[in-house]
Amino acid sequence: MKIATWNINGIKARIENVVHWLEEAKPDILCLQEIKSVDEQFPREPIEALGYHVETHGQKGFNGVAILSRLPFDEVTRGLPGNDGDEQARFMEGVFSTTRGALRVVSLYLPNGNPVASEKFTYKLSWMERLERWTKDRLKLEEPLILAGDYNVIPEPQDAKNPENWLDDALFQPESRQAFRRLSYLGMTDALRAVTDSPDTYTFWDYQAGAWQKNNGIRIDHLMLSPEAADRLASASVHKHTRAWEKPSDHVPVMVELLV
DNA sequence: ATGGTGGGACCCCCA
Repeated sequence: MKIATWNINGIKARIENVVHWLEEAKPDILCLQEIKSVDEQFPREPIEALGYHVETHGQKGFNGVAILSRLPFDEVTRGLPGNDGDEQARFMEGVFSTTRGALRVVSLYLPNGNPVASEKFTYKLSWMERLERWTKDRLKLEEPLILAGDYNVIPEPQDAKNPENWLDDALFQPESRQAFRRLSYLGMTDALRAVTDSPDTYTFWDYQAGAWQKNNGIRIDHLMLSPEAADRLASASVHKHTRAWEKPSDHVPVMVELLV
């Protein structure tokens, strides 16, 4: 069972790349972030033609997440609980049936939070608190659960080519890193970090200042696994080559394989 | 280097 996450920075601009990568990597489930589309305008036909079910949680212009799956959805839930006034589309959960029981997969797009001295950063931290509460509750089910997405958090200095350049950035604030670490304390496993101690596992390279050419990247796209999912983890990989494609996203796919 | 690049909506915002 192959499960992947990819921030595509606009589905309409990226549909050809997404179709190409689905054909190449053949994930069973792909979580997308920053679809930047309302549900009605998401180009589902070319994806359904490849045999995928498509569920979206979009909004106009910004944000938006989706889950593409070869397995049919048993349930879909949209939105992260804990703030009824939050209208940003950043979280959805799909539930699937496998031969070994239920599998829960979340596609999440965590707030960027910059600049640090603004309400955007407090929104980021409160969103992370809500995520922690939601995760704590779901872990009681003792099921395989995968929280996949763009966390907008650089967990450790080794997750950036130039960590000193990120000291004033919301992605590398102590509070952001602590909140990410708290997911580990709950029992969630950072899948990519669990299978490699390589420092060069970046998942994002800025469009600006030749970041890709200099390999000036950061690791901010993560798959966090519940104990029941981590027990079945076989491999994790970063599909870095897609960053060199025509019209690339600034993020690349990250994929795990579970023995299910 | 107060720029640089890119997507999407609209005459500016977000990353």
